[in-house]
Amino acid sequence: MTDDKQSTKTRLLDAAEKLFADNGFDEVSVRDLAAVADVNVAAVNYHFQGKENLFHEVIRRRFMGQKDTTLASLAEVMARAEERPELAAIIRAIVGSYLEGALVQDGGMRIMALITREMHSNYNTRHMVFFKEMIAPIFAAFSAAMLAARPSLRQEDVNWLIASVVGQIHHFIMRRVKCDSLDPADDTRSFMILAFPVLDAPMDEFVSAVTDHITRFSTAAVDGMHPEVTP
Amino acid sequence: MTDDKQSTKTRLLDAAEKLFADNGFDEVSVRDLAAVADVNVAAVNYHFQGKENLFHEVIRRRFMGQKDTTLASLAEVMARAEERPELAAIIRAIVGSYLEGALVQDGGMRIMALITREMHSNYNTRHMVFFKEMIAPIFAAFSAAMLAARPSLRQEDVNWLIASVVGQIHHFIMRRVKCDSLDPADDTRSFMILAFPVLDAPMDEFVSAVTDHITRFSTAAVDGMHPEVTP
DNA sequence: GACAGAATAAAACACATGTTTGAATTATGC
DNA sequence: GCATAATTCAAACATGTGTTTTATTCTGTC
Repeated sequence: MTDDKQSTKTRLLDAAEKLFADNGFDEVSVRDLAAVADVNVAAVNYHFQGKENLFHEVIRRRFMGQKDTTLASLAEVMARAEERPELAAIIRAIVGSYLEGALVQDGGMRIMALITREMHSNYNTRHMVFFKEMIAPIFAAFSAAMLAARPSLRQEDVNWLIASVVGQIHHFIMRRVKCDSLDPADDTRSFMILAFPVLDAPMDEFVSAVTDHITRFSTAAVDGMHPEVTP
Repeated sequence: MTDDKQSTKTRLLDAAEKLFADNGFDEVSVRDLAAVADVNVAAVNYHFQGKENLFHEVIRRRFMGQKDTTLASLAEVMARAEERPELAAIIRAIVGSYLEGALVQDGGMRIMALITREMHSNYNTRHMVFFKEMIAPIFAAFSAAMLAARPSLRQEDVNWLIASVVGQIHHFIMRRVKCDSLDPADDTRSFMILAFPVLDAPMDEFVSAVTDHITRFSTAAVDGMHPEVTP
């Protein structure tokens, strides 16, 4: 099990990452994986112990680091705060670092979309690991941060607010990925871009535009729903 | 082709609706459908012309009506408006009538989630019909309504706002369906309900709570981002 | 009651799937 | 340089898929 670069194992992981992200778990066959990675079909079961395990490795490799950077980014905001952390900064930290997973490499956004889909799909509980290892910690940190920023909020309020923020993040990721996956000549794609030109912009522009919008939208919403009482 | 009640055809449609909604298109086999509907496997291809067509019929039967009620509900708000329609009423009409699709019958929410998933999944462009026949008209009406309510908004602003609203709707639907599909003893489910007790409430309570939250959240956001200039 | 056409049924078809096998090849340690 | 382990490979395996075929039963009409 020497982890040489470009070994069969890593080639398989790379191919799996791209294929799974583009097509989803069920839609990719072991033979597809083997063909793209240029390895034998048996390699999947030899190096990982089945297709499902390979999938989990793909996720672990890319997504767990993401969790850490998100938490770190949030922690930094909290540390820099004088008395009360700023609500907009908190939301921006969460949204931004989540979306920036899309920028780390080509296809990063597809990976984020893959996770989103797998979490949303209620077909199988088999990939539920993400939820516990990944979502729960971020949720807890996000929640604590918002309570610190707005002490008058009840926990229940915070949960509603977070849900609204997360829903927006997911939606914009899905839109982008869907748009990217369509043929440039497809008129559904044209329709989407006409309504949302930023879907066709370079990924970094998209990320910053979306981050900005969600932050401003959500901050305004919180301010409107729960006006801050200045002490 | 006599459309008797309880005919093979309708039994197949009913079984398909439930199975597809619970498990998704690819996860349901023709043999599953036949078994639940208590018909022969060949019936799927005899009455519909293949599994995919059956799926489309399921959607058409349930979702196209939904589109009409949503548009009607929005039209009513616009007609009742004195000078400018009220923003909150518009948002409530859209969100409410979309979510109320969950109440029309047992499993209605699952159908909504099914549509959401199929639209989100970029694996195949094969179910794209929904987008053109269903989403586009609602989007256009929603957009026009918001412009009427806030004439100072640019079309681009409206598109962003709508995306934020739709993202929230999808997210709450997904949460509820995911929660419902989990075993009552599952601790992920417990975790979700702890943070969001309404996920465990009766469906009508859930729908009204979510409708209320999204409406207030989004209205506050729009008001905060684009303060209305009183004439 | 006989007969066409629609509906159902059991079986088979053709193919794709994840996984396993067992031999051939390559790498490793001494 | 050789024995031993690790890896690769082609082939086969077992199973599940959507669909088609062919025969049989049901149904309505004259």
